Amino acid sequence: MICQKNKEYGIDTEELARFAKAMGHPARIKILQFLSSLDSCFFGDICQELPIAKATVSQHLSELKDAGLIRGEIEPPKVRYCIDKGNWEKAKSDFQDFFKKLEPKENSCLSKM
Amino acid sequence: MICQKNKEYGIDTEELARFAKAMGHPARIKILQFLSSLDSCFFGDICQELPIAKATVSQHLSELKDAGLIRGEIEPPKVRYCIDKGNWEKAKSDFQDFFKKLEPKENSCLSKM
DNA sequence: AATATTGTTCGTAATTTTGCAAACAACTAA
DNA sequence: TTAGTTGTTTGCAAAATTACGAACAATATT
Repeated sequence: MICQKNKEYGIDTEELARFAKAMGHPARIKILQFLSSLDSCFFGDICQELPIAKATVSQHLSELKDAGLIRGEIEPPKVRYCIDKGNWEKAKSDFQDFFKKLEPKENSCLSKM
Repeated sequence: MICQKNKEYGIDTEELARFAKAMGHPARIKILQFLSSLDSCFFGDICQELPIAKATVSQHLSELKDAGLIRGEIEPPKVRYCIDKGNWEKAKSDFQDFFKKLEPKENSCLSKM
């Protein structure tokens, strides 16, 4: 059996994977749920919602920022965070398109092996 | 500043994170896209679509199976894979609910820091 | 100036992820 | 029986992830 090695994944596939990866941890889901239920809030408010140390929360926020899903703004001595609505809409439609494709019918494989 | 440590994330949050994590790699997105465009196919067909070794493809398929998104069935000497439609629908509605919450309006944070 | 608050960064450790080649198992064909 | 096909598993290495406490920077307060 031969696997081709000269193919890339494509920009859309990579973008969706990037969003999904950013969402791939319960703390980050919780952060996004919390932020999307508010207009914005401070780091301390987010930290209180999570069962992990502030250093770790800060790391998760950085990952969400790197993925483009949130923004942060310094308001001394605090830091305000909010959803990045442009990219949020992009992620939303990426996931919608991804799931739109399949019509629900019977599974072709019966067992789960 | 104090972070509470006695909180769990909740079953729904963990489930969404689990689906997202499974989708958090371009190879796995590609596999899911490929499988959702077909009724089912064999391991070799999937492998041809990806720029990585068959051992690695097999690993990614295992992760998708563990997350519940796909199924596999032995049809000697091949293995047939397909989307697990029940869990696919569950994932679909989990993501829909997740993104439904936010109304697109202006960002409360202007800069990205 | 000294102290308190807020949040990030650093240093470190444990675990997980990603990837491949080689070995392997299971079945088919010659 | 021997050889070929198909896909998984194993063993290994490199890199990324997750987590924490301590140190730090920046601002505000006393």
